[in-house]
Amino acid sequence: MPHNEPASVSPASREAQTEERYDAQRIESKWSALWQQDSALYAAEASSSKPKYYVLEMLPYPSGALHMGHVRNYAIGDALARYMWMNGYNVLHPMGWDSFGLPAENAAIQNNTPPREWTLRNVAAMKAQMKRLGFAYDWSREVTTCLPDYYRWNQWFFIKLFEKGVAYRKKSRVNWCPKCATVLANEQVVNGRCWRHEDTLVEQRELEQWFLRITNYSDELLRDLDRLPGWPEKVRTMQRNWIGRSEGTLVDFKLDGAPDPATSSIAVFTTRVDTIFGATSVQLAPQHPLVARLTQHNDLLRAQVDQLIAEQRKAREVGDIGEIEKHGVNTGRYAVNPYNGEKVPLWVANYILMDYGTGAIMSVPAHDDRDFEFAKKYKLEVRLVILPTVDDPEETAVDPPLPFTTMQGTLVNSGPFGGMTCEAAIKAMSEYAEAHGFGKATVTYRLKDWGISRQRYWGTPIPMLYCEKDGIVAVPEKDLPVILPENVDITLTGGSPLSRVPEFVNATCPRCGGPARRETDTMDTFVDSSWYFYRYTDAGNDGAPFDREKAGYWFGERGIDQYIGGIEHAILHLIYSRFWTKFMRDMGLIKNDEPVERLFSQGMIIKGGAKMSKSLGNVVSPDDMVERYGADSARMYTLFATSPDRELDWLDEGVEGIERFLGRVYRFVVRNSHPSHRQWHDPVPPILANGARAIQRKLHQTIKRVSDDFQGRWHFNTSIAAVMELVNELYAAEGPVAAGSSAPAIPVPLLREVQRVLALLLAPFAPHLAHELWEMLGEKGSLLRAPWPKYDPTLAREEEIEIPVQVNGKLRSRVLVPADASRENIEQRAFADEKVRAALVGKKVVKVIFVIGKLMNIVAR
RNA sequence: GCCGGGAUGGCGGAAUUGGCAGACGCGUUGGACUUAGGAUCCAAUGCCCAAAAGGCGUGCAGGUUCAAAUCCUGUUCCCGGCACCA
Repeated sequence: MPHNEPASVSPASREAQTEERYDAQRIESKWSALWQQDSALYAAEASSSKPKYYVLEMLPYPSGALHMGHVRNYAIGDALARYMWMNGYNVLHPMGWDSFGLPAENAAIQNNTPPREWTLRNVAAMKAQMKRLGFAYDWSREVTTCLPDYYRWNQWFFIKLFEKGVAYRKKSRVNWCPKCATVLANEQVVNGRCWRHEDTLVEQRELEQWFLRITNYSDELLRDLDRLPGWPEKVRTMQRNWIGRSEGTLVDFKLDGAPDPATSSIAVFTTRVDTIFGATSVQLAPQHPLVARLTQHNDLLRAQVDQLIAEQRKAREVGDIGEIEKHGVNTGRYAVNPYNGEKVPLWVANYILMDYGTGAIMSVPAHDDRDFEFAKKYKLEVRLVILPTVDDPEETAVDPPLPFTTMQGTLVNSGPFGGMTCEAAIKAMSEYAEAHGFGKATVTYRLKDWGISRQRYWGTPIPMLYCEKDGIVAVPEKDLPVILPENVDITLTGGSPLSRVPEFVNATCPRCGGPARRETDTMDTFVDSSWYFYRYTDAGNDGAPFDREKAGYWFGERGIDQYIGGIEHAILHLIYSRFWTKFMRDMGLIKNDEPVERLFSQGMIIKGGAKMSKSLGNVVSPDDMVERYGADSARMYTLFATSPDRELDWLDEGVEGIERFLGRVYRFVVRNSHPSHRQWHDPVPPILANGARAIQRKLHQTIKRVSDDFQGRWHFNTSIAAVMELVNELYAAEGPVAAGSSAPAIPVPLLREVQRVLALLLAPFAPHLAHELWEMLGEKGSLLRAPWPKYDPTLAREEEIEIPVQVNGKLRSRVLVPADASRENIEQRAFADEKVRAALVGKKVVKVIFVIGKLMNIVAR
């Protein structure tokens, strides 16, 4: 085993005496200060011949302090932004604050600090943290959503939405979180619980609220998911599920014996109208309006239905609605199947949901699992109407196991439709229903309109007025913004805090000049984040939300080039944003159909196998990490520990490892960047001694590996590993130098190139240190705009390669050959190899597999 | 139940197209330097075997192939999403 002899004067001792240690704090505060002075450094260029690149990280809520998840998110975006700058792009890399919302109100109540003050203080603190971490944001475009210069445009948009009929007011059953004391959108309810309060069940309340008709775009939102190959499949699937498109048929059953034919219709939605001749009952949701009528004079039935409602609620509490036992009540009435005039019993059941389809179903026990279970329990008739088509005649048809639910079959006992395949029957029967006026083919969605009214203070006031004479009237554009008043008592509960501010509530109707009452609800904060990234393109504009040309330049045809954020917004923020973009496109404000071309969801950070939480005491604070190891190390560790899309299990020792590595780089440059070297501008000599050639080769291989990771998979863990390998090789080459030899082991021109490239390759990951190295090397000009190094395939090429030799697939030996060695040459050497010969004793070579440049495998028996 | 993702040393992970399993880092062990070392530098480190030779080894069981972490079939477990969706 070859190894280096211990040197008489080792690098170790020399370093201890003459070299400074890597002092991240000193280096980072120096560069931080310089960057603060040069605010234009990271600014996107107003006009440019360069290609544009818009890279964006999801803006944070100003909770008071960054957490490690933020650092990881921003470290990814910052690395990419810096890489793109160095590759000659005009980069837009902005940051802002999603600063309306409940926590500010809760904190205000707890600490007796007004929400605005609390929020802006947090913004300042977190901005300082971001600067300390060295993220390269264009702060001239900062957006703070709770300030009137931003939220006035929420109001402006709301009026546009209202004018187009996309914003509307209706009374309906809505989700109410008692802890938030406000209404929630469907998207903010998870398993029947509040998204912010996992322990709190959402209640249903009948309220009049403002909604946005996101369902206008249901189909487009679904269809365009196929045009987003740059999005994670997971997110697209989640949105598809959420939109929940379902093709089926509406069929009207008549209530038998109803006095008034107009109100006797029971609309049923089914995806399997082909099975309708097998319907042996109709089931209503307990909240169905018809149930209310039927129970009006029937206290017993009313009590039974109430029981069903209670069971549904219970199931939601458990959070596993699929496990609840099915219960039903026979109303004693009948519904008439319009296809055959048959009377079937009308039931109310606890497994029918009022908020999907029509809240009523036809029950076909023979061909639906749930209906089958229900029918067995209540001894309802099971009638087979589909005969399965099975390839194997043994298994066919005679006695299929019920329920039989697939589409592979033909209809029986189905009147004129008998003999049709399921697929054909669905089409024919839908057309038949339409022709006879009792139904039609239809599409239902799970997606519901977006309820945006919030009965809270800290949000955008909805710019609407209620006039006794003129009804609902929008605030005229010239009167915007409707300013959110300060000094509002938010500690009282019950209703919107703004409703207790007479100066706010009392207004004048712009139409008739008479008295009007102002809307006192505020907007869901997801309105703020639905379009904020357009505002970055023109943040100072006070005549419009943004200039069309500027937004057009940065969004182009396809939107933000790269958006990076957590998976928790897969549905909420990202579906609202898509909706908003489509609305703005229809208004003619923008040309792009989608806001984001490429989306990246970074993985969560955990520690000790669990999500970081105060109660577990495993929270890692960015401030703490920066103080102990420096910003560069903390950032770089989040990129090195694993690939960005995976879950990251935090390990403090891992950060130490990065700090150690950065120290190695720093010390290498300190002792090898003698000012006298700077006069060397010679090109690297074409022919290098063995050791130097090895370093040159490694250098170019490293450039390739780092560049490839940026271009492709974003596996920065392997990019950083590649740079580490290079540095390890430099240290190995240095070893003998220290032993007193005066000639440098690495020729100065190559040494200078290596050091320059090190600074360039580290710039996206450890910007402070990279800038320090750049300066130490006497380089002029900003590292940020220095061109990314090019790799030369000729220089990266190996002159000699080791070919593994297998016998019957098992590695037996390796032969070292010139890279261009012929197959014959390699085979000759391989068969001469002792180990190979030993493995071939008593065997006959059948054939030799030869993979150029990779390996050879001798097949022998 | 349905739809995703995953399982590789003591740990985080690497292996980009089927071609040397374990790069890089952590940890551990040994050494150098030292008044000292929790600094730094060097080396070793998948498992079995005293060592060599050899064997075994990518959740599990099979299969395809000269060759499988990678492809196929079946299966277990873990994580995430959706869920009486008619």
